[in-house]
Amino acid sequence: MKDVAKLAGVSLKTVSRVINDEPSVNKAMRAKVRAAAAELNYQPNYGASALRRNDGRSQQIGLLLEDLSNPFSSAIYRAVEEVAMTYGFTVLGGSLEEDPARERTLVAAMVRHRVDGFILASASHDQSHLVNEQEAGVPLVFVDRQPVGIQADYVMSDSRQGAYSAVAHLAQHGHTHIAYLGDLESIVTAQDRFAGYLDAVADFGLCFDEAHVIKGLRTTEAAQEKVLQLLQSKNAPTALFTGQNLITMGAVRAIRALGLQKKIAVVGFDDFVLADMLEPAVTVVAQDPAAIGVEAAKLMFARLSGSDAPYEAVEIPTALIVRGSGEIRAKSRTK
Amino acid sequence: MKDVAKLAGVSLKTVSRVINDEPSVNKAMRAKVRAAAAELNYQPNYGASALRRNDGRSQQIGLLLEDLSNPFSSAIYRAVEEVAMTYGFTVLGGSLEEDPARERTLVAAMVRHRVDGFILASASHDQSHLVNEQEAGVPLVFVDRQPVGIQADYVMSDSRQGAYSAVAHLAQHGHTHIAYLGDLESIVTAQDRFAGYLDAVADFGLCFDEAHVIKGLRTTEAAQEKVLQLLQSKNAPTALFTGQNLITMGAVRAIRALGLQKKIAVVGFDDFVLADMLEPAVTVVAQDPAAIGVEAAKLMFARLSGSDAPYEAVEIPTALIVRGSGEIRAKSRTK
DNA sequence: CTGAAAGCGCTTACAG
DNA sequence: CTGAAAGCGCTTACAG
Repeated sequence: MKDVAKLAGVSLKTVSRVINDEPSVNKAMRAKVRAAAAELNYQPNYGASALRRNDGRSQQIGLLLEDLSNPFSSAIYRAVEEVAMTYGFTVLGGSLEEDPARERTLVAAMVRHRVDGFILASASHDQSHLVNEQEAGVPLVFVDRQPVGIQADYVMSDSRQGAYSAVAHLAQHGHTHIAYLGDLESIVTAQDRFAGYLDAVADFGLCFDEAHVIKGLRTTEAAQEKVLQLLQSKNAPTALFTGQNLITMGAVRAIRALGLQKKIAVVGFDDFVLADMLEPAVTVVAQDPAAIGVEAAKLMFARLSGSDAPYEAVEIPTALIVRGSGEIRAKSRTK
Repeated sequence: MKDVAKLAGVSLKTVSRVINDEPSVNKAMRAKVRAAAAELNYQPNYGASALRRNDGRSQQIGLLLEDLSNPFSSAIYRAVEEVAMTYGFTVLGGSLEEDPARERTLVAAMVRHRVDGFILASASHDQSHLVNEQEAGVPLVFVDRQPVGIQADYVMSDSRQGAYSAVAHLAQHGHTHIAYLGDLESIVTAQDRFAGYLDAVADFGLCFDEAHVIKGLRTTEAAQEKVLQLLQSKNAPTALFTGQNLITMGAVRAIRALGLQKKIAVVGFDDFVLADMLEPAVTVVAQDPAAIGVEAAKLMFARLSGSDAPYEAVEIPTALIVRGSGEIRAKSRTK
């Protein structure tokens, strides 16, 4: 900036005014400064600017998701990125992997970078450690996770209702023994999906069997193994409700390995690529991760614009997509 | 920091020393400072620190990929993130979408944040606009794209060899009329894959037909439509080589729509989830995006540690994965 | 081993 | 409409 000022023959302050598009600058001067800046390939230093500015904005937001290589997370990332770009903000991304220690590390790193806000799918059981940031004026928007121990905006799918509709769909096709295969119990949405399962069990008078409830599944491989065991057990279920996309894929693999794809019904929570091309095609309760990302980003930028409206809880509806695997009727129980 | 100093009853400089783990600090003093920092929940401001430091490091790297919601890109992101974390760096991510204007915008934004280095799959035909950054000491590592108009480290799959092996595999199963379906010609790896296709055409004496060469495919939908037309045309090919994962999925959809899945052979470049669960399962030339990300990050941190070794060109080998769709033998040409 | 002064690149608050 | 001085939070370069 000093060099630009020297080249243009003006003061530092004038360069600053031109860079920040302040109106009160003579046209000729503005042109001179712009020319000098272009010639020197000058790019303002946001860090230095943020240091002195009253609002101290760094023009970055932190985005902490479960795992950026999972399509659900990356669709959210992409949506947030798009909105952020229209505001001239960049996105600092991180994968939490359901590890609270990792969350602390990443949050601390981003705080040191003075991000202007956090959008996060927290991996912690309790997010009260973020109260300090919030009180310091850094807005928090939770996605795919309800805040616990702290008040904040959040955006998520209606998990309980979605799970209910999945299990109801199976019940309507004659199934009474429907297994639940879900993620870690520590994840609030997993709890909600299980609650939806239980709602349907009660409403439709389904048989509840402890052995048909399997939780804590994190990977396709783990789900595959558990479903293999389950389907080979004595009182095997005739239908499965799977609580997220990796579990659904693992279940499909296990069913296929046993050659039961025409017998065991499956409805999965969360859609995935090529679900419609499998045989049978997989019936799912689809989420809309892009909508979750967009809504979260909108809330974030509203807060950054100074909104002090009451915290919002945005529920993004889910949609049952009928494709085949969920419409297999219950005949006789296997074995 | 001022508050920490006051609370601990020491000078600013001493707090700075403790925060930066400089050895020459009295143990008791260090403990006092740490206690004060913890009590005030102090987090150092990287921006301010970078401003004054000799090396001016911001502890951030910019990672610009094609599209973070594509599994190929997101696997690279994830790998880079892991390596960066071990160095205490955060990652500023962006999606370029093969749009050079968008690349300029994102690069400029990251330069304003003074990222310490760029890892990028450039969308520009020519990357000489990055020379300024490079000369200013910001290392550049290219992934999945060869640098043009600039010298730098780069890491990519061996596209030409991989494509060759895919087409050779089809030729060995009796095909002489093999179509090429590829991405934008402006992408260097797409050019390489087409070159590999031509190599195999020449080596195996295959029939080369302009009508069987389709370029510029960016989405599953576009590929699906073109393959539908191609397979219904008069001189339809008996086999397809598809240049990236979205194209392969589009081709599989088109073939399925026409009921030709037992007749038309397919080998795709780049693996994708569930490729093994389709019927027939899809034979692919798999890339290793995680390895690409790790190697790129290693090169980046070597440069950031001051390495001035000659620029490296790392080629990550591809692997042909035989699953079924590529082993369908040529019988008679369709129609 | 510890500290007081200066300065990184920028904006603020003020004067002209 | 333009500029000179001070200061954001930190580290440097030096003195003790």
